Amino acid sequence: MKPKPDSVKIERAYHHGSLRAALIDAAEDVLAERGVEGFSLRETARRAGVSPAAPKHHFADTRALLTALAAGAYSQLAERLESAEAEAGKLRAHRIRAQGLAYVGFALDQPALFDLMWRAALLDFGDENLLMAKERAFNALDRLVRAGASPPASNTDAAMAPTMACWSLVHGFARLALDGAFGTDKKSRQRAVLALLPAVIDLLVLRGKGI
Amino acid sequence: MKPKPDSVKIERAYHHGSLRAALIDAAEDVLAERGVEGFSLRETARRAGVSPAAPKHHFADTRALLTALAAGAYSQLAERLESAEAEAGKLRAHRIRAQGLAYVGFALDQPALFDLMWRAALLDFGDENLLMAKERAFNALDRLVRAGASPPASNTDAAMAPTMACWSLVHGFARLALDGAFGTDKKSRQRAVLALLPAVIDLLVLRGKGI
DNA sequence: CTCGAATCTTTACGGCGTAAAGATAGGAGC
DNA sequence: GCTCCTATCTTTACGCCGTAAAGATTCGAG
Repeated sequence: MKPKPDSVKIERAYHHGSLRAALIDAAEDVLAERGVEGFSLRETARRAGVSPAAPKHHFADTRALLTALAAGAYSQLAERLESAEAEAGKLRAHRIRAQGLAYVGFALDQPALFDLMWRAALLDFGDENLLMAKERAFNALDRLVRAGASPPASNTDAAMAPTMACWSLVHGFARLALDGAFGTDKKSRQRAVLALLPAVIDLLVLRGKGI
Repeated sequence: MKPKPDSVKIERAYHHGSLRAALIDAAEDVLAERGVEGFSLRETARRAGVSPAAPKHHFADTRALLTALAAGAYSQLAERLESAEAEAGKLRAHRIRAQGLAYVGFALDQPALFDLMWRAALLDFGDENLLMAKERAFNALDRLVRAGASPPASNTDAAMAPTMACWSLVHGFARLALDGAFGTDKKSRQRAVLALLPAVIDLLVLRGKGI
């Protein structure tokens, strides 16, 4: 038997060894349990087994830590959108519907993380990682909706209307679901989403339907 | 000259006289200046010229005060939706568009208040005033979209799809605008909304358009 | 006019984020 | 192998926060 590689420290020397990663893990737990409103850096440090001031060396402040979480969340979302599109058929409408379901699915699976992603007051959107991850998610949607059309001059360009319509629809639906439009427990939310969301998306996507 | 009616106390006796109203006013100011994240009951009391514990007799806790603000906000929103519909023409599509513009207009005019309205973690949705005001706003929209159709069995009923689609679309658009999709300053937001929102709404509302 | 009840102040407690200063350990250079 | 610099972590402390508890003041019903 070879000795186990000691790169994985079992427990707590004075120097933690991989505190940065441990803080991110703990922060995700705290966030999931208590929501954005109840998040606390001290509690996160407590769970990582270190003092309240220890995070300072890895994250300048709470905002920096939350920004790292949000960047990861945008990456997860981007992956879900990309793979949902890939797994759908060739029809554009089907692909768009699949992405929409994936978007709302992510929101329901990770409600606190989804909340965080849009709390500009708590995040540092000057952070490159965050910006890149967010753009990747946005591009996944835009590429599909405006299929091959030349990139618009700005994000207020009228050519962006279809993308903004799709994004707004699924984003609004997700937010309303999370904010209690279908009740507060996870079960009834999911039931309502399954029952309504496909029809809602088709109202926008299928030509000639309209509301 | 008659003496001024002394129902309006000029300044501070030990008993404030109308602290409840003063607190609501001050709270609206604090909320508008600092946003939901930066709101503080102590600061609100300070501005009302009263000690940190004084609000206790009028609002059990911060949540109760914010709940009162949110109820007022939902009432304002309902009024805007109702009058926007009334001022629009007879065509259903025009009326729906007018309501959508009014919805997003309210969000941009009162960003902090609009934020608050959806922060279930900070509000008491057991409060009757809040529930009623919210329902009034929702009904304004639903009555218009499902024009005269019988009320659905539940809010997950498939018949609710058109209402949820309209609501989701404008709600999502408003949220994305407030959360930085078109920049962070008020001006560029409003420009983007004017340029995009009518087209976005028509994509859903006008038959045969689709995205 | 009196006295209970409503309103407001004072004081206090524990939690938060984080700044500043001290303790400890890892590792580069000799 | 030893020294010492530096990164990492702890301790302590400060000023916020919400709000509980107890005391002061005023109002108004009887």
